[in-house]
Amino acid sequence: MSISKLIGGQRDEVHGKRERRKEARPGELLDAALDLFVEKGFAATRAEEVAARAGVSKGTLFLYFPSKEELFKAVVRENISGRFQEWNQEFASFEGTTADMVRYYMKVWWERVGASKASGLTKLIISEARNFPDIAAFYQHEVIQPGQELIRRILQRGVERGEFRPVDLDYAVYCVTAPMVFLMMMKHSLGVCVPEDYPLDPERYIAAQVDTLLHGLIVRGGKSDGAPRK
Amino acid sequence: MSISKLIGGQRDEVHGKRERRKEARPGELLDAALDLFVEKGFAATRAEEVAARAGVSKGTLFLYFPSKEELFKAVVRENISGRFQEWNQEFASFEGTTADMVRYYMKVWWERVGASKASGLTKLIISEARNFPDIAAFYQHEVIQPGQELIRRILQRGVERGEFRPVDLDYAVYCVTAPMVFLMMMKHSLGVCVPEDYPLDPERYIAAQVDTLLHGLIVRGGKSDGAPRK
Amino acid sequence: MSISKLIGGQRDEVHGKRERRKEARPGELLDAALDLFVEKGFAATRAEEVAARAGVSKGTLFLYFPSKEELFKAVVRENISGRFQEWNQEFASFEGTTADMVRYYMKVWWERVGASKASGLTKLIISEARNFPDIAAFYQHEVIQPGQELIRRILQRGVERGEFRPVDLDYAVYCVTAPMVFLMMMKHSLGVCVPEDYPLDPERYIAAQVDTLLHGLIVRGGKSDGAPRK
Amino acid sequence: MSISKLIGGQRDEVHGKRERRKEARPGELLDAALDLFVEKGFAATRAEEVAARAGVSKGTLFLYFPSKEELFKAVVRENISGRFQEWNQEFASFEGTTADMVRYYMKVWWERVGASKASGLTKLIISEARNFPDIAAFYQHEVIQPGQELIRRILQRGVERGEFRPVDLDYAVYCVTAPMVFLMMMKHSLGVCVPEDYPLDPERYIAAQVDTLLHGLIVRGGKSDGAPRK
DNA sequence: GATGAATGAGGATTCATTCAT
DNA sequence: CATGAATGAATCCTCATTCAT
Repeated sequence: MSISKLIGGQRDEVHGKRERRKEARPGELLDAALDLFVEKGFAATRAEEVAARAGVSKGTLFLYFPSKEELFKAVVRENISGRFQEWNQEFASFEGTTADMVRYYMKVWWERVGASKASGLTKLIISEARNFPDIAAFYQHEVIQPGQELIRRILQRGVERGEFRPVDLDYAVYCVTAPMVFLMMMKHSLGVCVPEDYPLDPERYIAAQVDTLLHGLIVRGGKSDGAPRK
Repeated sequence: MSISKLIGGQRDEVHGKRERRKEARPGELLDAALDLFVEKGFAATRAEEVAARAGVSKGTLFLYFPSKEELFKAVVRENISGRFQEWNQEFASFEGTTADMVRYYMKVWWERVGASKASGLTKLIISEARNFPDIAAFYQHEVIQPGQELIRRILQRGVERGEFRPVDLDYAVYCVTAPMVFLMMMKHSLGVCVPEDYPLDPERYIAAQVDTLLHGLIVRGGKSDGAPRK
Repeated sequence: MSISKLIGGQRDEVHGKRERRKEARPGELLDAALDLFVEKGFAATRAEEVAARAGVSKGTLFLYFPSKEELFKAVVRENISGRFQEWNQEFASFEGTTADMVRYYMKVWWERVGASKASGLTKLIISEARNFPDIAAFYQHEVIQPGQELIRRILQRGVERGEFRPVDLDYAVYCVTAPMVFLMMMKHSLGVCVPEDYPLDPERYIAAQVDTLLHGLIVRGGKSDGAPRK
Repeated sequence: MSISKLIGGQRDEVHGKRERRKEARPGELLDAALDLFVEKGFAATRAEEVAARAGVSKGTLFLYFPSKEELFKAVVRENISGRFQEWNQEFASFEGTTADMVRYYMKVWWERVGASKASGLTKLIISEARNFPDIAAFYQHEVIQPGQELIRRILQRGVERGEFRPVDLDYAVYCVTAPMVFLMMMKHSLGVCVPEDYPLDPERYIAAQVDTLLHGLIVRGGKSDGAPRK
């Protein structure tokens, strides 16, 4: 007996192929739309193209989303990760040095967000912010601000524990976010167009950023276990 | 003497007012186009709107630019600064510490590029790169690569003179460019949409970035005059 | 005995509930379609809406009617009353004055046709005549002409019996039909949109029309029992 | 020198053919739209068809009217005649019998409204009232109510001067409007589809209606000059 | 039979581009 | 040269109709 049968359970007996497809449609369309919006922008993406990439006809798209604009909003809604709660909990129970914490979060962020399709969302929203101010504000509140707050708490922990120099916390936050945003933008923009001239290796990029960042933050002659490593 | 004469510069002595106006047309159109392309993207910007903002009729736009796409390309061409030659020369003759050099260039960059309309060009190209790969490649070669090379030489100078730690130069470059690009993107994107929630003060932002960067680069216990200041 | 049995009529003894429902479908669809066509016109009425109002799915509609156009034709066919034979018989055996006859027929017409849903059909056909010329011609032959002929015979009877003035019979007919058609149009058109400004009371309207009509037709100083009454 | 030059004045020297056409466009489009809306209804009329009938392309239509719906409203606005003021003035100064007045107004109405394209507007609005309730209400206020009031005043004059029987004035009004509306509906509906079976001659129709109406209204044995003539 | 998901032809509307004035 | 009226290809979206379940 196939694994899918075990996982799928009885549902197969009740719903036919069509119905199973129906449930999958919105997701397939949102995936296709995310790809294309990221690639070409909202205005330059044709509804029919989205449908085609999702393997359905033009009309089907409008069966699930009342307009192209609603599709766009749904793409954003669908892809904003609510991961912050989880990450905030990890933060509370983290026991190592704050430098390790920074390294850990950068790594995790890259694996879970930066390297995934989700990073395209940031590029999309930054590119289209002026055309969708409400979406931009929404994203700001739901994603960016929680993210910045988490980072701020991490840096504050470092400062309070004497691991990091006392810095202008409100702006030091950007020393973490700027590299991340830059990487996401490149990955979905120039990085695609001129890969040969711009051979940006994400892992090495992040390593370099974290290295400089931590060297810049850590108290000189401070606790040895917090020292930047190679 | 009229104000327009002062603004127009020396050309006035040779040509009459009407002719001057005529010659100014393409520039006014390019300005208007840059603004609108930055604001709404290429596809969402209407040709008529560009013409209207430049104070001419729709037809006139096509008198100077054969198509909207050519207008776009002209906007890019017009705005890529050839400042690198000048800056490269300054680099050769710079006599202070490399840290001062970094501070100096960041300041100059902000004043001449970041704070000016030119920063919109970067936002524009990053947003539209996938739709105009050749423009993206062009910009990469004409602007980004020269910029990165200049930064690379600066960092190399620091390392060679023993002021900076030996770092992965190819990627350390991004520790300078990422904050700059991030700032330009915010200035023209989220920063416009949610200014109250995102009160990013450029001067303070740059100060924080440079501070952390230099702390992260400078050799511990190195030459005292190169130490990061605040 | 259940209510549905009473409504359904005798057929129940033979067929089960489900089957009865099934046989009722076309009728429910035709009813819904008549309502909607009258309300919004043929083109502006969506097939799905008709199905929804009839309590079935879109697909079912096309199970019974091969196309929206055929549905339209069926609506007309279904609702043209074959009451003329009956009325013609009544005419032959009517014994009172012709004025009474006019009063009687107007009353009966209003009760059986004007006040019923059937009046919507006239509004519908007059509104859509140009888009469905064959339907219009069909209606003309099956409903209007028989109706006019009946009216003509009534008026002729009045003239022949010396009750009515000798009038241009071919056109006097319209003195009866025009008020009826007008009332039907108002009932389904402006009367619905501006009821407060257009408080047309059908009974009073008909009374006024018949009153003027008969005063206008009846021979002055004629048989007293034929005189218009209040 | 041509007459048109004398009439047109200097304008010809200033404006070219194109400009003159531009001024004519809206009118040409409204004419075409009225024809088609009357013929096929709002929903069934394609914007392109309207444009084609006006001799322009699809796009041009939208240069003058922002949407098909606005075109519809403009058609109504354009064609509601403000003739009532003029007619009301005539009413005040009319010196003959009220019967002559009825005859006169019916004649004038037919010549100026009924026989003209304007009659199509009534058919259009009655057909589309349910889809455009605000237009229907507008028409009711601007056209129908003023019309009814004028008619009411005429009938009242007849009653007050002892020419007409005392009748239910509010509803007697419909004895005048119903025949007019009926004629307009037929002219644009069944009358077009089945002309051979429905050879409605407007003049004769109106004559018959007026004849019966006046016979029905005029006081028996009243002033001889008010007696219905034929 | 009944359903409703899917289709795609058709129609409204936009806008880059042309060209007569 | 400058204009802006006109065009029609391109695109969004609707809805009658089909058909697998």
